[in-house]
Amino acid sequence: MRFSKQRDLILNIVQDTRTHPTADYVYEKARTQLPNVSLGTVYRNLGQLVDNKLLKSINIDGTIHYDAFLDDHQHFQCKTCNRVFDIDINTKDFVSQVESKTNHIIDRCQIHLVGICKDCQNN
Amino acid sequence: MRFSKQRDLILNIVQDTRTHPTADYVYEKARTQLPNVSLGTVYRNLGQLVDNKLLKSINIDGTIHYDAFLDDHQHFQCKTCNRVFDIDINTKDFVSQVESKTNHIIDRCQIHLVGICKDCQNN
DNA sequence: GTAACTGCAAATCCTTTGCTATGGA
DNA sequence: TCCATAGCAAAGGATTTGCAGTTAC
Repeated sequence: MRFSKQRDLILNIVQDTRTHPTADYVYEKARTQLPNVSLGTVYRNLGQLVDNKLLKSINIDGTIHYDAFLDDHQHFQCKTCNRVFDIDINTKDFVSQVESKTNHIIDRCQIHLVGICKDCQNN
Repeated sequence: MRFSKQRDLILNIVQDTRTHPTADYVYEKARTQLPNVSLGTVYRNLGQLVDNKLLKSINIDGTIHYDAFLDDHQHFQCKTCNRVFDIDINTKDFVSQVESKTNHIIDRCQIHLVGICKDCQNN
């Protein structure tokens, strides 16, 4: 991967955004600093950054969101405020349980929890 | 919901297809029996059937798949043959563990496992 | 110099919607 | 009769792609 200021900016934006931004969000943010950047470039670079394991992508309601937090973790989405929270919970036991029960080899475990967040319960 | 032969056929197709069909798959299958059925009708009916809890929908790589197996269960996708297997595993303990750790209320838990299935390991 | 990258626009894929006509209760 | 539903076609949103020009190495 060759350096480009566009890719550098895009990576920084995702790293600075804790709310799991979409390509479109990144595009709007990038435009404030690099007005001529194109949406195609944003998509291409996000894809490359995922391929090179500098970012992760998650699918929320059919739209791809990006995440710079690379440690193994899961997501909780609040159906009231729509925010997506990181859930730091160990899935190893769960995964090995499924592996021995099914005889499939599992190398990725994505858990998507939906409910009402702590904050929204109080409002 | 009023009866229609289109909806009846669409529901039957999903119930008879264990491989988590997409709208397009259902459409092609439906056309063999009802050549004039339209893709819009298929989408509308699948949506209604989900709303009325006669079907479930799952998102796999950004595309919606339908599932007539309504009991609580999870999915395993083989990255070699791309088939999606049902995984019958209890998530209650896992969910309550997350609830007490985070104080969020969880009412849906979707787990998507990816790996190599039993069959593909032998080939 | 050259291959990777850009911006732009058009294309593509999946899904939804507006419309008028039809058909089930 | 009346309203849900159908078929058709056009619109929609998200993402990808083709191309000609530009830039990092």
